[in-house]
Amino acid sequence: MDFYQRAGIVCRCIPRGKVASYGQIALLSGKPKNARQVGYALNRGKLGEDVPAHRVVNGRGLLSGAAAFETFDMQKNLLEGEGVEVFGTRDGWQVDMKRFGWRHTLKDAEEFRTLFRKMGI
DNA sequence: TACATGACTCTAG
DNA sequence: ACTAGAGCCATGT
Repeated sequence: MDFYQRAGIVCRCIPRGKVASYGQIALLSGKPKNARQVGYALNRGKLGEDVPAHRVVNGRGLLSGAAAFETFDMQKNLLEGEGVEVFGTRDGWQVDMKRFGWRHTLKDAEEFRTLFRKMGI
């Protein structure tokens, strides 16, 4: 399914020092309801080797259970390494989406659509 | 074909 | 602000 191909491209556009949610990636990839599939794809490495998987978190800013990364605090370390503050909560490691969430513009969304159309995916 | 699973999200109370 | 519960959909068995 080329949804994964599109999702891979979107993920690679998340700026260093910012994070995006699964739903946001799904939206920009043209399938707003496929947030779960984005998680599935990242977990299985279906989006490619070079995708910054650590920059994808859930809508509330919670890091994944870390189960998919090599070590428990891998995702946290990678994020802190690029300046993202991570704090602990009852539910796990979390980032403040207000401060570190990637705010894509309508224009960004439009550019993705035209790019995908041009690529035929 | 049928049913369970899950790096999710939205809504109602 | 918080929490269940429902909705969601590609995959795997």
